[in-house]
Amino acid sequence: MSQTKQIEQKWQKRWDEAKLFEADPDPNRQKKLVTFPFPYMNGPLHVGHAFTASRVDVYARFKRMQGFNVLWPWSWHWTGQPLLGASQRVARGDEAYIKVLREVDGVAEEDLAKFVDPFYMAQYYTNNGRSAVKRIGFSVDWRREFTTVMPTFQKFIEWQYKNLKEEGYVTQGTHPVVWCPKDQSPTGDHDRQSGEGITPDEYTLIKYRLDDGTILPAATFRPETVYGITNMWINPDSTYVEADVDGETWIISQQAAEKLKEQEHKITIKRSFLGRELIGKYFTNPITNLKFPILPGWFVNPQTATGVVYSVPAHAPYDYLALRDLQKKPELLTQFGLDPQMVLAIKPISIIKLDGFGEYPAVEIVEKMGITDQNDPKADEATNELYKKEFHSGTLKDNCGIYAGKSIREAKDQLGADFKKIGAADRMYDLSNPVVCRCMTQCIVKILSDQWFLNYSNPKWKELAHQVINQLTLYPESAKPWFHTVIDWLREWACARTTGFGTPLPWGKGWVIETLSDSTLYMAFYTINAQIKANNIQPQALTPEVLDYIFLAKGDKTTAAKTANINPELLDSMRQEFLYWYPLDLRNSAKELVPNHLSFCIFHHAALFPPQHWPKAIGVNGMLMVEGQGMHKSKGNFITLKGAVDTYGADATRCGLLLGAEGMDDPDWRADNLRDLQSKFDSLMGFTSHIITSTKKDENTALERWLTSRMQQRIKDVTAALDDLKTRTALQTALFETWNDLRWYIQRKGNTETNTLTDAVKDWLKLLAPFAPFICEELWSQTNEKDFISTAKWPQYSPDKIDTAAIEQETLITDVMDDTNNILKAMKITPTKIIYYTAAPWKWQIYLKIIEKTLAGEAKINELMREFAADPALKPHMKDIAPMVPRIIKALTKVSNERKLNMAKIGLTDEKTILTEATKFLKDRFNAETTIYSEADTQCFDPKHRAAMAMPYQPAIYIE
RNA sequence: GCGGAGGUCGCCCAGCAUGGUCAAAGGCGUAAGACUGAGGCUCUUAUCCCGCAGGGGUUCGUGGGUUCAAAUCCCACCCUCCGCACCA
Repeated sequence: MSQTKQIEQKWQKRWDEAKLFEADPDPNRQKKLVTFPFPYMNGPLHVGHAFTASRVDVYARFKRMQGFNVLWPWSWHWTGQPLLGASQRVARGDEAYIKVLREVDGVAEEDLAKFVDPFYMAQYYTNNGRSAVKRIGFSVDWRREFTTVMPTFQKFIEWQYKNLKEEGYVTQGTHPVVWCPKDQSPTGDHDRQSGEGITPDEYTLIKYRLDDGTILPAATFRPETVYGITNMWINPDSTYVEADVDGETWIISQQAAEKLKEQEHKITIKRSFLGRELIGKYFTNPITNLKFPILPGWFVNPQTATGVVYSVPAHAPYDYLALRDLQKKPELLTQFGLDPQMVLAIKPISIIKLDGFGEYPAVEIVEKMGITDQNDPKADEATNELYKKEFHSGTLKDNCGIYAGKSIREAKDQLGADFKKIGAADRMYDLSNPVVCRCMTQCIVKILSDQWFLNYSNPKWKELAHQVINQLTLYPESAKPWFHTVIDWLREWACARTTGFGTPLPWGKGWVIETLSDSTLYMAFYTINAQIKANNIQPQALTPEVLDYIFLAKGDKTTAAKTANINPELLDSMRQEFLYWYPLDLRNSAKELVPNHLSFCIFHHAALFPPQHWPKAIGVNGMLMVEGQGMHKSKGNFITLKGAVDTYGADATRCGLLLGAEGMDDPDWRADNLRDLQSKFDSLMGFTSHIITSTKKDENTALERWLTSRMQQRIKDVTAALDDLKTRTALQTALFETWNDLRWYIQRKGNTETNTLTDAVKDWLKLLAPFAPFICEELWSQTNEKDFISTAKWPQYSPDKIDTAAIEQETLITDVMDDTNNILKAMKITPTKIIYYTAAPWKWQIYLKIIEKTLAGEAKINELMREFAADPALKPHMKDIAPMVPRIIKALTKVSNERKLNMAKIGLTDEKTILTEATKFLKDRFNAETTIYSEADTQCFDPKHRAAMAMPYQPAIYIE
């Protein structure tokens, strides 16, 4: 077993034994309740889960180290159809699917055989998931774990829905869904073999009438074109039926009759016949009462809507083409008993004014694109283009009755609704493309009646939800407007369905609360579930009265306790625990959940809890990519959490994920990066161990003060980043930047034997502990510390430990090195001798003066010169000072204000001593004899007269 | 189509709210050197172009604009990714 794995197991076990992450209310400590949306258990946890949850864990560990009482609970989502569907696919012997389970999920044959039981499957993934969560080191309090089908949890959901209903947030209505006639259930995207993303389209049916009163319900997306009708199209070779529809006689395609049966129509088919029977008949437009003929149209698809189509050749390219085709074939018309002259006489009727087009846009576009006939594929393109243009910028002409002058955009809906009101129109839903269910059945649209909805349209509810968003912190803050938009955009949400796992709707027979609707408030359940389990509280004891009391302080304690036969003290204890942990301090999730789960969570908290129990913060992060691509089982790039930890170890996996991205950016999982991180941690192990075990001595040179100052800065930055859930910035600073500081110190120092270094390393481990808890525990245990680093005190930023002079000193060294390197690069030589000349004290005098003036406002050259001239000490140097002053002023514009303040505070710096002390270091670096002089030294080797160029913070350089 | 997030020096990715301290942090990759029996470990240095003295030139999706000054502000355009409902 690898060392990494040994360390992981060791500390996982010790944390467990110490019950380190079990959190109970403690009135003396501030609390943090952090959560991750429970994962759905139809498959193994993957690195995408791990990314989002790692952010929660890092935050939890950080806050725990800061002294907060942190509760991080975890649970499993079993509600819904996919789990059932997955199990059924196994039962059916779906080889492709079973292969994935075997190869991607790594399910053993004996387990696979039992997957025909959906509960077994869910339990299998739950067990695996729990083990993976433990292995990656998430600091979870497992006493509060549940699955969404547990009876106690279901009592909670029943309570939630009972209250929502009482508050008026649950309504009943009808809704069109894509429906599998075989499964007798809605077919969501995940349940589909093909046709992903297809949703029901709503057609308006214009009820044209034959003379005998029979209705020809012609389907259209553009009811406004009723004013431009010239004829009807019926496919002469398709089968139509005459049917009794809710008491009226309709003529529709055979398929349409079947579809309409599912759309709240009562249909009896009276007879069926070929479409050609209708050709040549006349019908009446119910809006204008004008009469038009029925013509043969082979492009009419009986599969689409009613199979009855009306013709608007002025604005519909297909209609114009079909008409033109007919007009070219008089002999064909005669065959149908039609008078060719009559057909030739049909002229398009223009009803839409469209800029850039004349009377007949359809005619123009057909001619412009050179479309030959109705079978030309370009006809589709022309249709799309013209429809779009007319919708966005068309207005109705004078021949459109009361709608004349209106834009299409505004008239469309109004006109459709008006027509329906007077009985001249109806509606029908259909699919734009075929949808096939996983069971291989062709789907249709069904209108579900008596459907239960969460009424997210309710303006009062929306307003409350906006308030919840306004009072909470969002990480990143830029997600806030998005939430507001989503809240405005959400409408009725069907909250129950007839199949799948879940909690039965308390009042609706046969309805089960669907999966996104039972995961909105459950964070509250965590707060009491440890007590429920510890006291073996039975589901029937969780009566509405009991839960009302615990969560809402509604009702009387003794009465509530009595209804449930539960100890009143226990009841109170649960109430207290809820009050202690709530509200939620952080919920973090992937951004894909913003438009649904997270916003629902907001709505439900708004509906049921008072403001003091509304969530305090929500974090959203990007979606994990794998090697630059979305992660999918079908793409073969699916990486399970277990697999990642097996391969790279928990710490590297966590850090690899977190270094990927923050904010709403999508992180990219790259195996190369992971391998590299893995070896980085190996190296960190050796590096740190070495320092910890070195002999120690106390030293306090500027270098130690520099290191201490630097650590303070790092502590400050990491702390601030974590408080803002900027996990990437925090980790980058903690891991790489701090490591670079330590390296610099060791190089400059030449050894690892100071207490200052050890202290810095111990702080470093603490900064890293939230990210890489296992290796940090291990290294921490190698110091003299006895306790876990997981609960060690987070380093406190102390500005008074920062020594700006020490920082400037190291900056001087690096600046000097940069300059030297620059010269060497330009000269392309290897140096044998380097001499640095530091500036004379009088130069410092003017330099500091100029800084002082700059900080005070403006450095005026005249004034400065006058002041300098007045100083007898400077008098002899006036010739040099004159050109120097503007140069210094210019150079200082490149220096930050903060640094100028420091420079002013530090004053004259003995650069000669600083550089002299670093001589050995510089000599080793450049591999050249190195000497330091001050410009003011009476005796110095200066063959090229460089010394005079020396300036404060920029010694002159001579290289041989 | 609607809504959201983005396009930065070979790659990943900081910076952009508060314009100058930005040729632009960090990581990866690459190159050289050190260490080593050896190294795919580790450490050091370099890594837009030009420059025999610490300097100069051209860069931050494209095109304009504001300004003494723009990766950063404004306008237009192009491209990529994500969500869009009964489904987790």
